[in-house]
Amino acid sequence: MTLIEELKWRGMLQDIMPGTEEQLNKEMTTAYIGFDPTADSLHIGSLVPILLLVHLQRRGHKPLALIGGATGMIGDPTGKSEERNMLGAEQLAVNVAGIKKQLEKHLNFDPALPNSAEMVNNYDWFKNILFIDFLRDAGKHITVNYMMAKDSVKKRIEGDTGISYTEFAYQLMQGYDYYLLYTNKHCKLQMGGSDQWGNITTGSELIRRKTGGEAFAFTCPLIKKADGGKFGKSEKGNIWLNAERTSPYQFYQFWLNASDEDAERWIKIFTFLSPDEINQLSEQHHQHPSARILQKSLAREVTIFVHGEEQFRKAVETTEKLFAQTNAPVEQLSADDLENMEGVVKFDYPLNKISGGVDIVSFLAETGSFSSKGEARKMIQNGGVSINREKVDNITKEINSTLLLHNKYILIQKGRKNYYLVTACE
RNA sequence: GGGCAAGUAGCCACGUGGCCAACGGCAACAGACUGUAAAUCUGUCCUCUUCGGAGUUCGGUGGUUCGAAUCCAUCCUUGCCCA
Repeated sequence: MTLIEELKWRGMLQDIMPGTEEQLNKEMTTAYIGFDPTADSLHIGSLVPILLLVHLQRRGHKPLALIGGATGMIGDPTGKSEERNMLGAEQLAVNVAGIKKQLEKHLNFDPALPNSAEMVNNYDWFKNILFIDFLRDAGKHITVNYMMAKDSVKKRIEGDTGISYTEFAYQLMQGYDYYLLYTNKHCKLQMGGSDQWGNITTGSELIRRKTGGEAFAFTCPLIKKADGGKFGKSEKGNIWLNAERTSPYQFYQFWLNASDEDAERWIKIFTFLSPDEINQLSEQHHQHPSARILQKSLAREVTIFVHGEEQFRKAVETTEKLFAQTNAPVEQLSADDLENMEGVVKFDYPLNKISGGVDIVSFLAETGSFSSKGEARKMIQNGGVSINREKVDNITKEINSTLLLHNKYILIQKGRKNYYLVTACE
């Protein structure tokens, strides 16, 4: 299977420029993807582009990660119905550093390799470029008509919010990136999400007009949930690759909770398992859907890829303790179990207040597991709160020392899947 | 610079003097059912609350009125047309 064939099988190929496959078969090709520094961490949406680069490097090509330090200051109009807020230079520097760190975990940057990965920041060249030079060097070669025909621009022009000149110019900047990488680094391929197709082709067009050379491109479909919802969100918001923002346990849980339909598609995209292995897993899954073999394999592979074996192991441990025997008496959990559960949100609470007895609503609000008494009350009335695995059905329930596990802990559940551990302290 | 429209909760969107914390939809959270799924049904969904209420909202500011998201003035933002 060639790289392109494999990507096609994995469902990672949306649009592809004619000749791309031939180029990849012909020689070691340098290829790039741009990353937007809108936050100091990448989230799982960016996992797909990272995986594309990893696939590429595994096949002996040279991956180039471009961080959009400059374009991030402008704002890509793609997919945005409104003008974006511009990021400050300081925030951008922080974000760029954070993203850099993450990419280094997944790509091999060892310069000894012929196809070592490289990272560039387009701020490095854009910061010095004169506006006049840019207009003469890039703007002259692309007509406004061409730029306006792009979907992302067309939508905004037809919509009722308009588009500023700044955002309109975005595609030209991205195109210019490609042109510079083409001439300076022999980069002949650009990849990205399918929403980037318009921006990418502008680059190829610019290269063709300026140099007569051929520069290729392909895109990957945007990941969606089968029910049409946004991919990469959970109760707690975005799923990030950074362990500080999303704990490995939560990360693992996200994948474990994938629907059957999603798991089947995602395991191809987000893991490096071979087609044979995946087909086999898929078959097993269909025989015993309740075993959730696909979800477990998916969660395992992705968690290891992002957080490593050790963190994966801990995530599974926690998961087993919390979910394996949901009906088991809570006393079965040892103090160690409770203490070491990775990813469960932990709070301290004064012991004397518990011994004195507190009403449940205040307790929930004061520990921080709920942001207000009203919210805690509503959730209890909805039947969504459990203490030590026992559903709270009485809003006036009192929390006192008889509830303490191992004389120290109280386990709060918000819904079924959100656990909080309260530790009584002096 | 002139003319005409529009700006409502995370998003979309009713409302056009009191019955408005504001119909409805989406998203989100929870419950039932399940497999820690999907689909379905139910509840919650501005903030706080002693669950009786209280407080802040409808681009900003001033005004009219007993009373304004709704009327007036002005400013800001956006779109369309003209110059």
